[in-house]
Amino acid sequence: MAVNPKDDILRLDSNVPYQISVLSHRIARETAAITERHGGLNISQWRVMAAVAERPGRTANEVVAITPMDKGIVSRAVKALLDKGMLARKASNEDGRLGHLFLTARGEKKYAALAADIRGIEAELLGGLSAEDAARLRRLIGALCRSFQGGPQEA
Amino acid sequence: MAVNPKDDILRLDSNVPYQISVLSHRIARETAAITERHGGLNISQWRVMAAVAERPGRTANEVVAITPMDKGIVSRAVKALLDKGMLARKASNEDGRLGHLFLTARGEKKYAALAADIRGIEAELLGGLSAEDAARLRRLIGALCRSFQGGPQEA
DNA sequence: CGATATTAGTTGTTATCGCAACTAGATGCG
DNA sequence: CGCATCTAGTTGCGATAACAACTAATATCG
Repeated sequence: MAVNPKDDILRLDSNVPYQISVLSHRIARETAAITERHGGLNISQWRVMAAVAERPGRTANEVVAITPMDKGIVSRAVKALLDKGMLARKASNEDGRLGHLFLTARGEKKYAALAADIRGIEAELLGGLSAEDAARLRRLIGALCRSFQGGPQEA
Repeated sequence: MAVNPKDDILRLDSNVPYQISVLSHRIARETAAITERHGGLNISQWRVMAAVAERPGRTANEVVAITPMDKGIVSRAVKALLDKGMLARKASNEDGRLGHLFLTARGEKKYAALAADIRGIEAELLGGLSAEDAARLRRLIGALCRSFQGGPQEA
């Protein structure tokens, strides 16, 4: 009773969640191609770099909190980035469990190059829209991100 | 130079492709929970059922063409659905390679139940928007799906 | 007709994801 | 202190994904 009131067949191509999945899939493929090209990184690794660049000193757990990634995935991505010399970890003085993450000089450079290309995806994605529509989309997508946390409203 | 003209740090939380990935991830988790609850289906299997329900007689290859799924994934999903008795396959008379897919009675029933819950996700997703905004979003997402095919404009 | 190229679909391999078990440091409290 | 609890992060495992190699049926063209 939401979309096709009188039709019991769900049209995939006009179902918004499905359309978002399709877009996300295409975006992920393109993102993966870019990060792969830049030194064999994968998307998880790129996200960790981006999260750390945004706020240096973030811990793995903070990265988990702000991205759609699991603890395990972040842990492995951090390890790979340490190995590649993109990231450095500094144990907290107050709490030995926390590892604050920072981009190395090498990581900074890689990040800058990567970020430019990643921005290109957004430009490409929104390229077909008018400036007004792009602004509208930004507003609406932002609203969805804030309101929809998944999980059937529990409680 | 697209989003933060004077800032070389990319803000993940205002990057539209990233936001779409985040939403997609949440949607996928909720979809998976629903399909899992309905007889242990996974998302691929649900998508195949939906594609077949939409147009009975579709071949595996047609399903591949309209969904973000690989040949291999569709092949395995079809096999699982045949095993579960949700789907029937009828070889084409004209072309022995083609297998036309149909929902069985059991599949139809499962599909109807599933489709209702899946629609619920869209309702939940758009629930926080005004009717006007929901309509705008539909239009804009539809436009993106049509215009953005991923892959750096080749040719 | 017969060789070659295409296409539909299957299967195998490898990488990634999601989850849960686990380790280790920190905290709370008798 | 001593014990239970909590939290950060790691690791192992089963499911899923992407991609490539393969099979089988068809189409093309000499």
